[in-house]
Amino acid sequence: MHSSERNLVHALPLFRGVKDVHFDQLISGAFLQRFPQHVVLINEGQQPDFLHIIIDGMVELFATAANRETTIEILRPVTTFILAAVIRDEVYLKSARTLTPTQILMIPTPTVREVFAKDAAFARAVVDELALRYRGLVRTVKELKLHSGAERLANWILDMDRQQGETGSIELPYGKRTLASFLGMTPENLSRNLTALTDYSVTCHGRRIVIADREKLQLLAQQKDLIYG
Amino acid sequence: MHSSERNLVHALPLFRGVKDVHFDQLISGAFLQRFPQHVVLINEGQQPDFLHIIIDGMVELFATAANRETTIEILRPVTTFILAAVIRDEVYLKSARTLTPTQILMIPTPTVREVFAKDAAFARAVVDELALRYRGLVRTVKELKLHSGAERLANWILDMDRQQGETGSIELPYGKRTLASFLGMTPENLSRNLTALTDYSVTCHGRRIVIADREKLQLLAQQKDLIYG
DNA sequence: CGCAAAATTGAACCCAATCAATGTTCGTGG
DNA sequence: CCACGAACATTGATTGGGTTCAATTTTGCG
Repeated sequence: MHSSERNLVHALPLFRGVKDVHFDQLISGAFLQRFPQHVVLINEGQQPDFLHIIIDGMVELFATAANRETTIEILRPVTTFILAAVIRDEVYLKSARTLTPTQILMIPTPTVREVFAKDAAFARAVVDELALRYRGLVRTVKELKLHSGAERLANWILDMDRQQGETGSIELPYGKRTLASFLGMTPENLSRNLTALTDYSVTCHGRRIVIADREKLQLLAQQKDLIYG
Repeated sequence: MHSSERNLVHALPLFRGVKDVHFDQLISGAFLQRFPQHVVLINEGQQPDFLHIIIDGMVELFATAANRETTIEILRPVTTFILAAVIRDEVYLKSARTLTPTQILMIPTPTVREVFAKDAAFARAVVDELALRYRGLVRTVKELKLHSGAERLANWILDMDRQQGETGSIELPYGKRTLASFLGMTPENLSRNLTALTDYSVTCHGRRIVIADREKLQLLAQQKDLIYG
C-alpha cells in the first residue's frame, strides 16, 4: 500500500483515533485490491478470512435459498462488510458481489480480532458501525412487514432524494433489477409500482426519477419511522 | 440490589471479565425492577434513558406504522435490548412490552457509555451481543424475503424444537397471535398454515406441537440458511 | 450496427389479507 | 369452585396485492 493510500485509510472513521502501532499492525497484513464489476467476493456459508472495507465502488450483499435470490443491503464507501461474522468468527450469512468496479481493503480476521481486543478507539468504532448497521436492518424489517410494495418504493425514493441533496431529481445508483430485489419485489412489479406513482407526482425516464410534489409522495410513504430514524 | 442478585448479575456474559470498579459503577445507578404482564416498557421515537437487561421473563419488541403493528423480536433472559440505540445515543426504533411478568435491570445510558469507553472486557461483550443480534436480524430478513408463510412456520417449529431439546414435541412459549405477528402473517393464516403442516407430519393441540417426522418437515422448510447459521 | 440483457406491458394465477361467523380458552368475580 | 364474559382461535367466503408466464420494446455495450 502506498503512503498516500495509507493516510487516506487512516483517516477513515473506522480507524480515526486508533494508535499508530495498532494501525500499522492492521494494515501490515492487509491487501488493497481492485475488483471488476459483477465479481462475487464472498459466499454465504464460508468462514471469514478477511474483514472487507469498501474504499471505492459499490457492493451488493445478497442471499439465496432454493432457486431464489434476494438483495439484503447495498453498500458504498466507506463501509465494512461481514463485520459481524469476523467479530463472532462464524460463517457468513450473506454473499457479496461488486456492482461496479470496486476497490477493497482486506484485513485478515485474526489481526482484526487482536487489535480490537487492545485498542479502545478501534473497538468503539467497530461497535458504532455495528450498531448503525443493526439499526439499518431494523428499518428494513419494519419496512418489509408494515408497508406495501408501492409504499416501500415511495420511501426509497424519498430516502434517495435526501441522500442526493433533496433536489427532487434523483439518479438510480444501480439497475432496476437490483432495486427490485432490494425492495423485495419482482422487476415486473417495480415497473408497475413506478407507473402507479404517477398519481403521486413521481415520473421516471430511464435512470432519472423526478418528484414534482414531495408532500404528496410522503402521504403515500407513511413516513412515521423515517421521521424518527 | 441485594448482594445475591449482584453476584448473579456479575456472572452474566455481558459483565463477565468487567473490572470490579467498573461493575460497581454500572450497577450503582441501576434499578432492578419487576414489571407485570403486558406493560409497555419503551416507545419507539423516544430517546434512550436506560439500557435494559432482561433478568427474568419475556419481552416483545414491536413496531407500528399507520394502524398496523408487527413483532420484530421476542427476547428471553439474559439479553439486552435497545443496546444499539444506547450506543449511538439515538431514538428507539422499536417499542417494547412484557409478555410475561418480567424482571429487568436498568442501567442509565450515560453510565453504560462511560464504562464502555474504559473497560475493554465490557466493550467486547457489547460488541459480541450486538453482532449476535445483527446476525439474528439478517436471518429474519432472509426468511421474510425468501420463504413463504408455511416455510417460515416450518422453520420456526424446527428452530424451537432445537431450542427445547430436540424432543419432537414443543410447547408454544407465547400466544399464537404473537407468533403470527412475529412470523409476519395474520392469526388466521397461521391457523391455516398449521393445519396445512399436517401433510408434513406436524400436529398441533392447544399449545403443544408434535413433529412426527422431522426430515419430512425439513424438506418443506428449505433449511439452507439454518444449516449454515 | 447488432446482439443480449434489461425493462415494460398484458393476462392468468396464487398466496395471503380481510371480512364474517362460530367455537374455544382463560382469567375473573360471584 | 363454578359461571360468565372477553379475548383468542378456528373456519369459511371473498377480495386483492403480488408473482408468474409470455410477448414486446428498449437499452446498453461490444
